[in-house]
Amino acid sequence: MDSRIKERLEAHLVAQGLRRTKQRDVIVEAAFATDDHFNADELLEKTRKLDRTISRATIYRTLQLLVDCDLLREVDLGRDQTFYDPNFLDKPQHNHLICLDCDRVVEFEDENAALLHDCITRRLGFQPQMKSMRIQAKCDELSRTGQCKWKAQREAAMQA
Amino acid sequence: MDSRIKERLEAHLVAQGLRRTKQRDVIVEAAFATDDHFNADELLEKTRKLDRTISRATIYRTLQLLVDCDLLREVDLGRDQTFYDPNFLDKPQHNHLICLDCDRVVEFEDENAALLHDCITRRLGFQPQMKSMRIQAKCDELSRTGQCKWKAQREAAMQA
DNA sequence: GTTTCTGCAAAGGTTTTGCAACAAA
DNA sequence: TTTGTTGCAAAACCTTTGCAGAAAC
Repeated sequence: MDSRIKERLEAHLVAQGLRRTKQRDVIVEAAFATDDHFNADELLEKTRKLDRTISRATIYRTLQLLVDCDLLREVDLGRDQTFYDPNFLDKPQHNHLICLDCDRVVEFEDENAALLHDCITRRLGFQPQMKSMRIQAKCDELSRTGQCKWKAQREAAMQA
Repeated sequence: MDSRIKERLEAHLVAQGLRRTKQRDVIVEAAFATDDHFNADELLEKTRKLDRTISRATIYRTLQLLVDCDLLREVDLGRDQTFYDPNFLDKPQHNHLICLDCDRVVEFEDENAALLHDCITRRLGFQPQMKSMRIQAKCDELSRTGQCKWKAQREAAMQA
């Protein structure tokens, strides 16, 4: 895992007079093990594979902590739950494309998007802050062939 | 109110074998009375000023109906509830800028944004669908003067 | 008359919180 | 020791749903 993660967390804990606990360590371990987005429930499952005693309440409290020190960002993937994105440390300006057919989420960075963002924001009389562009789209694959392997995969996973 | 609203609703009702009721009429009246965004609770309040007997369940069911015929769109304003935007009939491609200081929401249309959207989507191998760009920003006003009249207004309203 | 719609109340799902025991500093 | 943290269970919150009566067609 990227050493900047623990460093930034540690700095935040010290600055706020908070404590390092084994639960927080384990949750961070689970959250940043892959670059996948996750919701609270998924993080609870991942975390319990490392330590079965972690409670759901601690998951929610730690998620808030990680958002506070900007290690995680809440992202709206157009579903009903809050999802968290662990990749802003590496790609601070990235955006999301979401497929309406198969729910795939593709991250992308784009210089023009960033420029345009700034430009629009200033024109409206604001100061640019976090950038967040979300594109909704449809699979080429599904439109062409009537099938999308991701959708099929996802549905297979739901069965299991 | 724009006559296209009732026309589109009527067409949808007929096409789907649904019925026109006085509740639906009143809710539409309230929803499109201004161009403000609203959540379910706010719509219930607005509606009850016209007819105190409308139930919360009917609000939710009618919101779904209006989304189905594309008179309303759900928008994510970065808060915990679902908000609805009644302005897509007039500005089908508009986007939102949200102020992190005062929660103001500014709508904007931008040709370059639309083009860039299409371009990025195709490059990633998808087909453009709904466009939705959300910019988060901070008030010039607050940064310059330490005060923002909208924030003050909002807080005054909370008190009352 | 038939079918849809409404209001009510209860249930659903996610997230937050009060509290007593526990653990870090 | 002091203060922050945890797990549990209950609560809070928004939204959906089953049902019997009412309304639209």
